[in-house]
Amino acid sequence: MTTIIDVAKKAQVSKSTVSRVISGNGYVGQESRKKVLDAMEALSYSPNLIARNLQSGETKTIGFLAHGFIDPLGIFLESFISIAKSYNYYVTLYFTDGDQKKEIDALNQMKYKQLDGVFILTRSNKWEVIEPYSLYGPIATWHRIDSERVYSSYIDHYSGYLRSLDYLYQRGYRSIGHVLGNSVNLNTKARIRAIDDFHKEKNISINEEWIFRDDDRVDNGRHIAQLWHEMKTKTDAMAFYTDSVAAGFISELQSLGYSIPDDVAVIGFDNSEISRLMHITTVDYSIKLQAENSFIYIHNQLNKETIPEQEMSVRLIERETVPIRKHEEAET
Amino acid sequence: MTTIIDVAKKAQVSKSTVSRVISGNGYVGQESRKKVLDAMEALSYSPNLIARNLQSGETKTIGFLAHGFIDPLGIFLESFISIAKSYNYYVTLYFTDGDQKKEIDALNQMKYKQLDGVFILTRSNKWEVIEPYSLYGPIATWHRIDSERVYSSYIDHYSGYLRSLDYLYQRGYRSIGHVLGNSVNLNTKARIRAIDDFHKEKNISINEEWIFRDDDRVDNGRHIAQLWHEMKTKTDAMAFYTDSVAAGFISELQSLGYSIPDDVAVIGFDNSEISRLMHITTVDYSIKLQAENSFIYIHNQLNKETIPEQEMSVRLIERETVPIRKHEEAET
DNA sequence: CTGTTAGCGCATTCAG
DNA sequence: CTGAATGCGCTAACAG
Repeated sequence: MTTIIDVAKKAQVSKSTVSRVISGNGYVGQESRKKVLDAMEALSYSPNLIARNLQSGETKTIGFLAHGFIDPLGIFLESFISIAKSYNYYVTLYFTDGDQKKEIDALNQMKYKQLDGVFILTRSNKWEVIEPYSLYGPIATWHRIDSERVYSSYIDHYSGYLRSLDYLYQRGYRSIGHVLGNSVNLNTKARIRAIDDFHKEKNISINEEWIFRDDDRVDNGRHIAQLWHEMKTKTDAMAFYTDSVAAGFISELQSLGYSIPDDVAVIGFDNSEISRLMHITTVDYSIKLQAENSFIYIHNQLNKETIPEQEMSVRLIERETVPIRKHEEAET
Repeated sequence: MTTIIDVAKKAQVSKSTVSRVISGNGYVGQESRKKVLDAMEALSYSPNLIARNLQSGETKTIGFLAHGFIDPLGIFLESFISIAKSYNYYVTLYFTDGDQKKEIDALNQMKYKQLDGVFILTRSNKWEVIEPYSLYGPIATWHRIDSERVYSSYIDHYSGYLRSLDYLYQRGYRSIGHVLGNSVNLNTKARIRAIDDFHKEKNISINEEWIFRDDDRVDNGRHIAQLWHEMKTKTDAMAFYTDSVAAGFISELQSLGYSIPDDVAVIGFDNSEISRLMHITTVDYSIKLQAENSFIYIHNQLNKETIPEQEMSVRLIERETVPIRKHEEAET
């Protein structure tokens, strides 16, 4: 391997001069510069970034943690990597499989100086155990949490979900099932408030049986389909916390012989690729911007800058899974 | 930041001793070990891996290059990261957007010692420009290429595709459209041979109009759907080189008012999540194993070991998009 | 503008 | 079994 020293020898200058032309810091005379450049060329020298990292104490790489490959990881990751690259950061991916140890392992990479910061898409440890790692570098996440030490991009799930429910209501649906995510998630809590207020406002009674939990998210909504299938009085619409689970629900119901939306209307959340392919009505809340804001936060922390975050909005994407309800059995 | 020296002082030993207990190399007496461990604990010391990397000359991280987020990247990536982790390697992701510069940029990270090896899922530069980088570390890829310097996991696309076509034939389809990927890809070439041989064997004439190219893969099969829609004499079945494009094709046709498989049968390739969700008949060729074999190759190169690769098989997954053809208009 | 010197944090000789 | 010394490749003062 050829090092800065080889280049220095060949160019007949000191290694600091070589360092200066490589890094672009400090003054270098025309002649010396040329000699160095020629020598680099001749030796086909390439700098060893590890050494530079050791010196600077940073690696310019951010860790991205997620359980595994579930929608909408794709768009999120793409946006995140893209904006990171534009600021000269790389991102290394950690799939934790919901394994707490693997997650800690990944977090530790920041402690070991291998990562400058960390973004957590989905976690399995409690926040109490994750937070202390913010000592070693900035942590951002997607799910909303209340923390001074961990950033989370914010969108108003309360009004977003209320919008979905109102839409369902307007279209004639009265018995609406809700599929919610992890119960300790603040977004889930916001949704529950939305459900309560919705029922109060419309003066509909809540049926606890119509509220489904998908805490583990193991099978992308298949078991929810089973549960729905086994219900005596079925809901005529289902609202989901994420598209991929809605997709799995639809897919499984189809296998069971049902027809969507004839047998049940479905509204998703995320506006991810799968919802487009399967014509699922859903809610778009600019995942892209959320990813970018998350990176911007980490970047600002790292570089003590204040690049402003971008505003986000929520909008309904009408497709085919929520038609206007036919009132065959109109309820009063 | 606390370093090995702080620990040494606190434990009243030399820093080499500390280094020995951390790295586990060399002999350390019971007492010294305990003193060091205590000191590490007390100072909550954590090793700086950059320094270790500089010393060892490796980073234990592999680069994973892909254009962006297209199926079946998900399963592939998951398997790759999973097996990498089991061998204590990390993987950093580079989305190149089909941009040659970005790809070179990523490859250069290996030159700069930031990456021990590289896996390329989809590339945009020619192999001639990529190959030279194998000087700096092992390169593996997915698409089959003929090269001494770049590894590619191998599955027999010729017989795999022939199997799909035979299946279609058995089920009564005679006018079969083919959607192929990048034309310089060896897999594509294998498919073309399969198409030729199939037509000869069954004594069907080939209609060039029924062969579609999806070189860019920009819109996941939407434009293929448009082309099909505009054909005067339509095919009664379509065979795809990848599930996500088949999914996009189906989705778009549905938007145009067609019904699948009533109007046209569809067979995919990959057995990826989307095909399961949309009930698309497809071919499984264990992407998981391919990902693992690719990693194993890189690992073997890096560590001069010879962990054996795993055998792969191809099998047809029957779902709902290729029903037995009703012979309303049976052809002779 | 350029060379000398001193580290970054750790691993690894080599003596003892 | 342990300490001292040296170096991984590069950057950053500090003189000159």
